[in-house]
Amino acid sequence: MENRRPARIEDVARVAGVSTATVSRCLNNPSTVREATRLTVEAAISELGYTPNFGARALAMNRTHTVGAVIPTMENAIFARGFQAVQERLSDAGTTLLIASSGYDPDREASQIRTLLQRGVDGLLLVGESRPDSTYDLVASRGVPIVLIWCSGEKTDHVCVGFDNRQAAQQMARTVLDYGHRRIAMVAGITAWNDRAARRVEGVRQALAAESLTLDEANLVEADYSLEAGAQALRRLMSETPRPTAIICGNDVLAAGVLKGARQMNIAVPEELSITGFDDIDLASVLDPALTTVHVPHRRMGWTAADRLLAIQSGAPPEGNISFATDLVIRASLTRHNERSS
Amino acid sequence: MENRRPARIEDVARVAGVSTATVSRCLNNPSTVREATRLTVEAAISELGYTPNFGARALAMNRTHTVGAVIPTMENAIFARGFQAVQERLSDAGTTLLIASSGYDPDREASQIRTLLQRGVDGLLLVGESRPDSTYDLVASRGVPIVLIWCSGEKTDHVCVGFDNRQAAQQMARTVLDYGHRRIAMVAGITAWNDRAARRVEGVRQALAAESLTLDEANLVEADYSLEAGAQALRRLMSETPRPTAIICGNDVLAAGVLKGARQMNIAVPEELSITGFDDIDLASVLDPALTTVHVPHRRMGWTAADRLLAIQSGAPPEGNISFATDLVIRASLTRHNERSS
DNA sequence: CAACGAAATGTAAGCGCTTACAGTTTTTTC
DNA sequence: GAAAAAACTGTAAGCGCTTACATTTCGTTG
Repeated sequence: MENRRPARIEDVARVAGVSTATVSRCLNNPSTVREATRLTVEAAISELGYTPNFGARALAMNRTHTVGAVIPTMENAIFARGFQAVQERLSDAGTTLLIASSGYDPDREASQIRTLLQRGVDGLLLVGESRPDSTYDLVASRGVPIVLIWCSGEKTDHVCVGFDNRQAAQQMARTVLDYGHRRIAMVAGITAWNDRAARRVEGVRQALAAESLTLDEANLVEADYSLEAGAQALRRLMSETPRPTAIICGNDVLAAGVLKGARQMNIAVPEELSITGFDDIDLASVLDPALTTVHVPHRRMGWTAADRLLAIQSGAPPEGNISFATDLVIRASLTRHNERSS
Repeated sequence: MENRRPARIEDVARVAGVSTATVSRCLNNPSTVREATRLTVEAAISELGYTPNFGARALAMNRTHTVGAVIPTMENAIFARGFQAVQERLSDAGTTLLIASSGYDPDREASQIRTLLQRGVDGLLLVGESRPDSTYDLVASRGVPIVLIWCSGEKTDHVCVGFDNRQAAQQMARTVLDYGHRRIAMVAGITAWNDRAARRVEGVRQALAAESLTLDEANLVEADYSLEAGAQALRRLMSETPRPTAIICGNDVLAAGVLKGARQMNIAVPEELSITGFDDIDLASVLDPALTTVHVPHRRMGWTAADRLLAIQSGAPPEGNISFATDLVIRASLTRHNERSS
């Protein structure tokens, strides 16, 4: 376990018999250096195992080739998938992704952003559009470009890469109505400072309104992103009379929790109760009955968001938001409601 | 969107009427500065919204308060959970976690490590112990401490925080045998450069050997970490005659895939076929039938690994490996094999 | 082949921070 | 209340790299 101090650019320069400026140019602007010189320098670099010091470089260039992202939690499969894609794309472009998590707390998000900013990120990837103005000001004051992801930019003029959560939810609710359900309840994610969850509730509300149905305390429960919370929400909803015949969930994990709860309560799904999810994570297809849900192209979103951020940084003309289409995936957990049977 | 250059330490010093050294001390060593002075400086800091420049600090201190981790993929729930925990712990200690992913490819892992090293990480968290010596050399040459996670350190003398994969798998296989199964097959993860997967196979082999049973091409399939691969593996195993009565899987995702495949093939689980998993991710409890699996304390592992890394960095005496106990969780997917019924 | 413009390279001044050391002020001690 | 000790603060030298500008080298041209 050797531990001699790493080679510096000066060492490379000496070995190669050139100045440090030339070495630096070989690294950052190879075209401005004569081929023969470059080869000598490259030989010296690999001989010494030289690797530029990141801090020094960042200090001198005022650029870090790093972008930061703050996600609610890594334990959410959709973020894991989306950001895996972001990372792949950035990595190909020689940029490092710094991921922090906020636990769905706006204060914590702001503090994580502060840390990222302090580390000199060249850009920021944030989830959703709903956060205190002070957070946006913080970023703006540093002049760091932002890209928002998983949202469609209804209430902000920042660049968004995502999809229309409201419309997708509305479509789902309309489908549930088409299947004959009228006693419909919803288990939503926590909507505070979470526009994705909030828009999904709005979408369902709109669809129900067309049939003069509403969502209120009796048939709308907000729940944490966990199986247990989903199961618990179901117990609450099933204590109402008459019981709902369909439950629309804000995401697949809640839907899985509801399904689990239904099994515990001996409620037959989908015969007695239909359940729908949102996101189409792998889990959805392996449940029994398989989950009717909304398919979202998380990976493509991630790639696109990364590309957009890269483009902004390289000074490309600002393009508008980009909104992906979502697909309704009908599976066994949703079935036609037969009025007599209930 | 203002964009004036951020305040430097010199600005703070001027406003507070002290030298830059004093400002720096307020930040890094508050106890060495008089209370009154400190208050003045702090006022100046918040007035200017000063935030130290990371690159400059790293350059001067030769320390980044950053640790790097390379994980196979963020899309694996156990890594997501474990590293969420790591991050929480490090964040409390004022250290940032830099996560890169390798896609289970040792070359890519080495290259990611190189990037991390270049960014001056103070420590490295790596998954598993199996990787080329050259990779270990790379890290050693920089004198950066390593902690290995999810392994038990059988073949390396680096610090490991994890559990005994072999023993846990052996225990699982023994249980399957106890349940009366004799025609047992295994769907393992890809074992190349993956000691977790390899040890689990070894464990199962050992248990079977005690009953003079073996694992060979006919009843052992390696598969990617995906549902589809699990389903496909099942098809292959079920083409053997006689068919196995139990399938031990290297992880829960594969087990879920096998279960999905079984449904597609109209094989009744667990009546016709028992299935077991490994890891006890959330998914395991929501499947029907719920998965018999090995519970691993991923979060505690993450915390502990973070603590260990922090300790090493602060020059604490090196402690040995730490191995967590795992629990067998028996659920409905494993049932007693009744010889007559098959 | 001298003179000139272009191309390649070198020189040296920072980038913003920490910290050893020196200098100053405050407290303690007799 | 002066001297010694302790506590605090300031000065200035880097940390390793990039890059504007100066200098040298090279290929062209008349």
